[in-house]
Amino acid sequence: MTIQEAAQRSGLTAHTLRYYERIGLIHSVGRNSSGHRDYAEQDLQWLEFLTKLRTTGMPIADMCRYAELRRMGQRTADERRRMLELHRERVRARIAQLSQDLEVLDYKIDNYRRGQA
Amino acid sequence: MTIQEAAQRSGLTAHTLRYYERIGLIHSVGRNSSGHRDYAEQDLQWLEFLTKLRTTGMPIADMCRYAELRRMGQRTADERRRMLELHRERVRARIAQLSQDLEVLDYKIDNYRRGQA
DNA sequence: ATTTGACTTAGAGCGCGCTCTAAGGTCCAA
DNA sequence: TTGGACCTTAGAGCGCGCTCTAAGTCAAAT
Repeated sequence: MTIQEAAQRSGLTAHTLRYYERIGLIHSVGRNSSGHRDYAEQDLQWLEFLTKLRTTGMPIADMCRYAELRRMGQRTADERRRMLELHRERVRARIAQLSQDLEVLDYKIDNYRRGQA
Repeated sequence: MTIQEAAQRSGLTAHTLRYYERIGLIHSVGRNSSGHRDYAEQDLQWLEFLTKLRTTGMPIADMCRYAELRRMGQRTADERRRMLELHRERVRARIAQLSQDLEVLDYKIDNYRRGQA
């Protein structure tokens, strides 16, 4: 799969895919006979997961660390799990905070509707 | 109230408070006889609301627009309400997305616990 | 054979939201 | 009255996460 196809399917740009590879987020993407990147299904799955980490607010540096641990194999499974658990807590906290702020928005909008803003 | 007190109470830094004033997010903060800022309770309430808009992801430019409309008085109330309603929709969508991504995290962590990651 | 266009790498540049610096003025305690 | 910790403004700088450019390679179409 070409970089353009991978971009389309992942929702990232070709620029971003090259950037992710450069910083070590994606490792060992295959090259064809002309030296062009040739993405495999596995790469797409990994990108999809990376994208979830990103959209849930994990910093790139942490994602790099996770990717590095992953490359080190099964013996780093516990550390990776702990990273995800910690991240999950942050996501939960973020959702809780947003939900709370949403109530303030509701209240504010309600006041506007009553003409008291 | 001095800028340091306002910083402490708002959770922002003095640098940020000055920056917010410079870009028009906060308007007409009082000055004492030496030219130092003197924040009022009202300013703090406004800052608290601004902070909610920020933490829920409203871009600074939009906040400036909202602040500008507010300064224009009651006749802009409808437009301000619409801004908040639009923003609320984005916050709801964000919460929904995060909740969905959270499930993927749960699944992934579960796999680690089963030793199949 | 040449043009077109997508690819490659290395590295520069950008937009956002601060964050800090420089140069100077003010306040207050010793 | 002097030192040090505040404050002021204007403007430069920074960290993050991309995003784009430059210079060159390669394959396919004309």
